[in-house]
Amino acid sequence: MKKYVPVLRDTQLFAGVKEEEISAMLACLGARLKTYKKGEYVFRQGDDISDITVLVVGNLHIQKDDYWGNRSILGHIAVGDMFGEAYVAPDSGAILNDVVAVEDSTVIYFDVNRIITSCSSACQFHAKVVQNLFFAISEKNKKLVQKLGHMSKRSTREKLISYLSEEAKSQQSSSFTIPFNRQQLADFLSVDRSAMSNELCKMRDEGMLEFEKNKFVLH
Amino acid sequence: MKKYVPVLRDTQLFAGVKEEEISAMLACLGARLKTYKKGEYVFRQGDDISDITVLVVGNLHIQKDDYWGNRSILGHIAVGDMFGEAYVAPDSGAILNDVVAVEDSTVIYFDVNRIITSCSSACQFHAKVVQNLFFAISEKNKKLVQKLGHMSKRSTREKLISYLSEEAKSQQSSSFTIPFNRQQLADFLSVDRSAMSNELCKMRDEGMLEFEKNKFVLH
DNA sequence: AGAATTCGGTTGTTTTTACAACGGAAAGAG
DNA sequence: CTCTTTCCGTTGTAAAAACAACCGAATTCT
Repeated sequence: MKKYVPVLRDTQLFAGVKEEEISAMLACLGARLKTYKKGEYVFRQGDDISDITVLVVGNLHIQKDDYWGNRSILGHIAVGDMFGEAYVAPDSGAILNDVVAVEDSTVIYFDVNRIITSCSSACQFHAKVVQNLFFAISEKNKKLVQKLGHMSKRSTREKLISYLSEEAKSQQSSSFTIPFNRQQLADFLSVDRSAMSNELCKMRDEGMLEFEKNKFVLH
Repeated sequence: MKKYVPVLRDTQLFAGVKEEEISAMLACLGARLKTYKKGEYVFRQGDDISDITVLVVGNLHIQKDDYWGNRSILGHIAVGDMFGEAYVAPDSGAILNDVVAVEDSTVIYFDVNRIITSCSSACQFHAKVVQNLFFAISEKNKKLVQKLGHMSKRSTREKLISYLSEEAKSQQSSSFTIPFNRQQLADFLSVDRSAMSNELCKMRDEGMLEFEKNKFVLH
C-alpha cells in the first residue's frame, strides 16, 4: 500500500495533502488494496458498493451491455481517477454499470462512511479530503453533462464534431490524442463503428481535420 | 425569505435540519432570493457561477441550443431541487447550459464558498448541510448516468423503452405519468418528435403499452 | 519469422430517422 | 363564444445510420 502513496498524492482526492499525511490517514480511511487482471470485472451491474475507489495502476472502462449485447462505453478511468462517488449516498441503490480492467490494474478502496464522518484528532486533514472529494464529484458531474452534450447531437458527424472540439479545447490545442481506438470511440458516442469511420474519412476529405490512429488535428 | 423556510426544510440540502436552524443559517450561507417570470433565463450558457441554487417556486428546464438551433432538454428542476453543484469546483469554468423558467419561479442562491468553508460556532449544522450537499451531488451524478443510459440506445424505440421502463421502476408502478409533453420528451431523448410519436403509436398498436397525454401504462 | 488476431477503412443493402407538411382535437385568449 | 395557438398523430420522402461483409495493414503471440 505504502508504495502507492506518491500516486495518491497526485490524485484529486488527496490534492494538497502531503505524503506522510496520506500515509497516516490510510488506516483511518479504511484503505484496502486489490489487483485485477486484464478483462476482470472490478464492479458489476447490480453490485452494492459503499466504497470509493482510486485506480493506482492500469486502466478501467465503465461500460454497459444491454439485453441484446450492445456495449456502450460510458467512460474510462485512468490512473489517479476515482470511481464510485455516484453510489455513496445512503439510498442510491445498486451500481448501474460494469467496470472492467482493460489492462492489469490495481485499485485502492476507501470506506465512504469513514471519509464523510469526521473523525478524531488523529487525522486533521480529513476536512481537506472531504472538500477534495466534493470538488471531484462536482467535476465528474460536469463531465457527464459534457458527454450528454455530445450524445444529444442527432448525427454521427455532429457527435464527432462535438466530441473532438471539446477534446481540442480541453487539451488546448487543435492537435491532440484521444484515449480511444475507433471501436471504443464508436461505443463511447453510441454509434456504429463503420459508419463513424466513414464519416470521419468524409470529414477528412472535406478538409475539416486530419488524423492518424488516435491523433487528431482540427482545421 | 423566511416564508420559504418550510420549503427548504424538505429539500435534500437541508434534510434533517429544523426550521429554526435553517432560519439561523440563512445569513451564514449567504442566501439571496430572486424571482423569474415564465420564459426568463436563470442561467445562460457561458455564465460563471459560484452559487448553488434551490428552486422554491415554479419549474425550470435545463436546456441547450446548438449552433443550428436544435434544442435539447437535459433535465428539469422541480420545487426543492438544487442546481449549480456541478460548477462549484474552483476551476470548473463556465456553465454549459441554459436554465430557463417554464413558469413563474423563485430561487434561492447560496454562496458555495460559505457552504464548504466550515464556519464558526454560529451554525453547528453546517457539517450536516455539507454532507447533504455531498449526497445530493452524488445522487444527481447517478441520474446523469441513467440518462446517459437512455441516450446511448441506438434507436428511438430502445430509448423510449429504456426511459419508460425506468420511469415505471422509479414510480414503482407500470402506470405512471411523465413530466414532459411529446416535444419535451423528444428533446429530452434527443429524437425527432414526429418519429417518436410514430414509434410510440406503433408500440401501442403492438400492445406493449398504452398512453394518454403524459400518462403511460406498460404491459 | 510465421501465424493469428486486432484494427481501421470501404462498399452496398436494408432499416431507421429526420424533415416537412397537414389536420383534427384540445386548450387558452379575448 | 369564437378565434388563435398548442399539442399530437399521420404520412410520404429524402437523408442517414446500422449492418454485414470484406480486405489490407499493423500488432501480438508463439
